[in-house]
Amino acid sequence: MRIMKIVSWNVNSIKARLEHVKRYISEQSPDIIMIQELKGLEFPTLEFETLGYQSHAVTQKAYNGVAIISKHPVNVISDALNKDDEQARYLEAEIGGIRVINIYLPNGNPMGDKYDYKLTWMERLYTRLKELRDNDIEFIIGGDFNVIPEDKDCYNPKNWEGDALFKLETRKAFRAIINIGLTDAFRVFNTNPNQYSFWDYQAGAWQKDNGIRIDHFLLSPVMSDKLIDCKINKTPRGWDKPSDHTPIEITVESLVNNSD
DNA sequence: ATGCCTGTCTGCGACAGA
Repeated sequence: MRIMKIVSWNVNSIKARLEHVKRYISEQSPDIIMIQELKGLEFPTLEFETLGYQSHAVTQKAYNGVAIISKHPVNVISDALNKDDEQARYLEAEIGGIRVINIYLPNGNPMGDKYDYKLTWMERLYTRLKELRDNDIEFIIGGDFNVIPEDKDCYNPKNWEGDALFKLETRKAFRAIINIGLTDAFRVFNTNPNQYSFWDYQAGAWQKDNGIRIDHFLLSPVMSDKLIDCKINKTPRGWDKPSDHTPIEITVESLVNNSD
């Protein structure tokens, strides 16, 4: 049975973090990396081709952007939740018989138009994932969800009251998605509080371990049966000039047994 | 109470991030 290592990482600019991603690939050799916040129109496809990876990117100028970098052939299914969506935040593909979805869910701060956009985006995501479930399409969705699911996923819940990442309405929308039958892969293996994937650049948040868990992998039922491990890899957050996020990694058995 | 830090843009500070 073939084992796949799949990673999600918000790199906060692929231009600024290219060497970090290349170092991560050479050290970890994952099958698939889903990255978020590319922050530019250009994507360095050739840099990853040299390392034996093909990549598919959805980009826009200065903001957002998601990409899938893969050792295995990628069949792109969709590059947006809505075909008229101007923000580059969604990429759905099929790789080795698995539907793989990479998202950069809107931050939603401050309250107002930005938060309304976040909630609408979450409703659209719910609709899409429900559609996949109704059609028995097994999938793995990973990315920067910009959602702190529970109190134990942040350093001090009081500090996050009223924030778009933690508001009750946000968490309810996240639970509605989970409740179509998905598994939060990280929590299968680690139920401890204070396990984070993001630490702010400011006020020594990393040094104080003042973080939040907002990068997630959610798995459909059959894929959760195939789940072998899920870890947050804190090492890249400690590198020089790091992203403020660190990679979350899952290991799954593939649905198909082939040599791709 | 506020800013703290980092990145992009055609900039010479604003905006976004979370």
